[in-house]
Amino acid sequence: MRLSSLADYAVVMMSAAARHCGLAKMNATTLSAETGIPLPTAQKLVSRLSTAGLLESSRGTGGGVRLARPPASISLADIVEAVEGPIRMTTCVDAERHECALEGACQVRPHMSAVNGAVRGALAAVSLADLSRAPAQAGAQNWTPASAGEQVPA
Amino acid sequence: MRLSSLADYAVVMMSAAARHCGLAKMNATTLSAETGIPLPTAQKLVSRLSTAGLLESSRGTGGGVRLARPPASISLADIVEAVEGPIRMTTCVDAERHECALEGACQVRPHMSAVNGAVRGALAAVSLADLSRAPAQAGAQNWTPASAGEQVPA
DNA sequence: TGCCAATCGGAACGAATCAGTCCGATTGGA
DNA sequence: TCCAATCGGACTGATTCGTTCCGATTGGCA
Repeated sequence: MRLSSLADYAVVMMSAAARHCGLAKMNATTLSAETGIPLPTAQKLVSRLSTAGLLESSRGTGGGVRLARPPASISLADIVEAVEGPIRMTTCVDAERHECALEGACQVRPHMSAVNGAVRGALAAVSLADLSRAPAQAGAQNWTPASAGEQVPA
Repeated sequence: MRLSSLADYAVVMMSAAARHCGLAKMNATTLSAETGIPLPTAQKLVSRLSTAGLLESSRGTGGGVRLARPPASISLADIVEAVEGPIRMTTCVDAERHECALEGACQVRPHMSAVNGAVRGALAAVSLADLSRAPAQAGAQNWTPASAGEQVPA
């Protein structure tokens, strides 16, 4: 029940990119230098985030990357899914794979998609713009789940 | 961003135990037979859940386990934390460990505890009693994050 | 128009964690 | 006092993750 290091790095890197949005075109090297993430790892992340459509990359001399969308419309869920793949707490969430021995008889399975949605919603409620705000924001440290839920967009 | 298999199994097993709460004293063998979880794994889970205080175990002949608390007061978060340890999305959530190279300069870190609380709240909002209800509960498949947030207890 | 430099994209290696299995220690009843 | 059944912890194998490296592609410049 934790974020992978790559996803963690991706959030930090996207946050850094958001602060330079529109001003300067970043590349994997500058992002690595600014965030402290090892260069090869930063390159890998840029690749994945570009494939997912969160970053726009231009190749060649003087190329680089920039946010494909405004920071407010990029959520933590987007970043996590871009790096780790779809958010699914259990394998029985998607109807395609049938690996669980219980399957139809399982009493828990019908509730899992709801739990999955709730967790994903918690991540979708936080945008890059939120992460770029002042760290000393009052109440941020004691953010309650209820208030987080209220911030879920439509 | 997924539950470990052990945590997944633990939820299924606790749900099975909840259905027999008060009626019959379960043990690792019967729980294994009922859920389809391999016996050694079920034993391991019983051990961890007992240590965490979610199950009460009695040893010796005719011994077994039973829920330590009513199903309504045992949440998914309790079970997950009993098996996987504390829920923390990133290592920088707890103030004790300082492994991140950014630390104080990190713009993202102050928000992470809030995100962590939101995700944990989503899991804390679901109790064992909820999982034992009828699977065909209306709307369960389309539970929205917003409605999940509203169900978060104080 | 050809060359060069800088970048992204994918593939391979090593390490760490996790899932699963087994055996010993403890306890209650006969 | 002995026996049987159970929980508790330690070990091994496999999978996944994180990191690193190299090749393919592209745009600028002479």
